[in-house]
Parts: sequence; C-alpha cells; structure tokens
Amino acid sequence: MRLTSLADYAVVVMAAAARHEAGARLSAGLLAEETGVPVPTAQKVMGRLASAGLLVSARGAGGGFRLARPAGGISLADIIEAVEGPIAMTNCIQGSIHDCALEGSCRVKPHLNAANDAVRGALQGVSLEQLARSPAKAGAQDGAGGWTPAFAGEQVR
Amino acid sequence: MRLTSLADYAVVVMAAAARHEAGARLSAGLLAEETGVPVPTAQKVMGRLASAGLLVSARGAGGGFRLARPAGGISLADIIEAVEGPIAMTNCIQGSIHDCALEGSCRVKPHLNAANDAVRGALQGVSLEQLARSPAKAGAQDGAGGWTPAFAGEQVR
DNA sequence: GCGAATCGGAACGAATTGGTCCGATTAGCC
DNA sequence: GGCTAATCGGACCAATTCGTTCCGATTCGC
Repeated sequence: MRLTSLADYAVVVMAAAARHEAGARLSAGLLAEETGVPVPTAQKVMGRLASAGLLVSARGAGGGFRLARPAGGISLADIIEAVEGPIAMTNCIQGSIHDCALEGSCRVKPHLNAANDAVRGALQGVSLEQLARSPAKAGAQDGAGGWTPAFAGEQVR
Repeated sequence: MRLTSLADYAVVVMAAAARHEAGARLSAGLLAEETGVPVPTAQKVMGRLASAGLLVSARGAGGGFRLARPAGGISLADIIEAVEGPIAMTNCIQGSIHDCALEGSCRVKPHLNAANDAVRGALQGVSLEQLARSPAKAGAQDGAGGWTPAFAGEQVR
C-alpha cells in the first residue's frame, strides 16, 4: 500500500502545474526547478501524464505541457492511475488478468473488491485543486470531517 | 497502490484461519492446502503475521499457529501492515524517514497526509470477521448498516 | 534553411520482492 | 530418558519491477 516514487513525483508536479494560470506553457524543466524533482525524472513523469490524457504536450522549441482539464476535474486517483496503472489492490480485481489459481473459488475476493472501491473512492475524493491549495488552509478545509467519504456505504459490486 | 503478493496471500490465509474454531491448532501446511498457497510461501507469510502479533506460534511437533485475537478485532489494515510494513503512501508520511529534499517546504504533504488517513481508514473498517464470511452473504451483511469510517478521528498506533 | 529547445522512447543499474532451502526447537513415542 | 518426527524461524538466491539516465525525433523561432 505504498505508491511508487514516480507517482509521488507526479502528484507534486501536477500540484505545481495547477498553481500556474490555466493554459500556461509549462516545460518539464520549469516544473522540475519549482518542485525540486530531478529534470529527467520530471520529463518521464510528465510524459506518462500526457499519454494518460491529464496533460497535453507540444513538442519542439516553445513547446511544453498544459493541464488538459481544470484542476477541479482531476482527482488524486487520476494522477496515480496515470503513472502506476489501474488502482487494483490485487491482480484478480483487475479484469483482464487471471493468473490466480483460486480465481473461481476464492472466498475473499468479493470483500477485497469492496475494500478496493473504498480506497479508490477515498483517492477520487481528493481533487488536484485541493492539492494545489496552500497547506496553511489545508487543516481548515479538508481536515477531519472535511471531505465527504464517497465510499460511506460499502458497496459490493 | 497495489499490495504485494505476500500481503495478498496473507489476507487469504488469515481468512481461512478465521473460519476454524477459535484456538484451533493450525499448521502452515494445513492452511496452505486449504487456500492453494504454496507451502513455503505460507510459512513465510504466517511467520511475519506471527512476529507482528496477529498470530501466536508454537514450535515443535504438534505446534502451529492460532489467532492472537478474535477475528472481529483484526482489520484488513492490520494484516497488510504486518506483511508490508506501515501503510504510508509516501516516505515523508512515515515519521522516521526523511529522505525527501523538500521535506520542509513541500506544499502537498498535508493533503497527502489526509488522503493517507482516508485510505488507512477504509482498510481499518474491514474486519477479518467480514473477510471470513461467505461471499454470498457479504452484500446483505455489510451493505445495509455500512461500516463506520474509523478515520474520522485518526488513531496512530 | 539553420539552430535551439523540448518532448518521446530506449537502455542501464539498483533495489525490492517472491520463492526456496536448511537449521533450531519441541512434542510425542518407544 | 533418549529418539524420532513434525513444525517454526531465519538466511540465501533468483527474478521482476522500479528509478534514473541518456540519446534520438520533432518543432518553433530567427
């Protein structure tokens, strides 16, 4: 249950990007400098974010990246999925992969499925707009009771 | 955001263990056979679960494992933490590790902290007792009443 | 048409993970 | 009381994945 460094960097970089005015041209080098992320790594991360559709890229001199959608429409789950792939706690939850010998008779899969939805719901409930906000306001805005748990009722699918 | 195979096996094995009567002697070989998990792997997993305090072990012939607590008092988060270590989405959230250059000035850390609590809360809300139940009953049992989001007030262990 | 700047993909090294094996320990039996 | 069998516990090794770096492809500005 730990996200990779790449995904971590992606969150930091996207948050930095969201603090610029919408539609601004943002090179990988600029955001790398702002965030402290190594330049080549920032390039790779932003490349993945672009191919996932969260950023739109322009090649060549004067090129760069910009947010494909308003920050409010991008969730933490979107960023993580862009870099790490689908959020699926186990292989058996991901529809296409079936390398588990138990597949048919596994008795915990339905429960794990529900737990997975809960985790993803928690991540989808955090928007990039929130992430870009000043930390000082964080406690007041999304502290303990702040954000609504979208997974409040465990929903088995 | 994917748990390791070891943690996956741990959940399956623990669920199988919870289906036996409380206090029953359970060898690694027995549970391996019941779950389909390779025997040496089951040994390793159960060893970690024991050293984490979720199982109590007895060595020698006639030894084995048994649940240290009632199934209702063990959460999915406990099992995952026993095998994978603390649930911390990023290194900076884990108190002891400070290898992030941004540490002090990072603007997204507070938000990530809240998201991390939400994820852990979702995992703490699923008890081993639920996992051990028959999948058929799952929807009827946990759907209605819903599980209470235990992360409203964070409890650090 | 040329040069600079930027993205995109490929390749390399490192760390973690997953699996296996052998030794330590204890109960049961002769 | 000693021996055998069964079981846990820790150490070792191969494999996959991750993280980083480097180089080529593309495009705009001059």
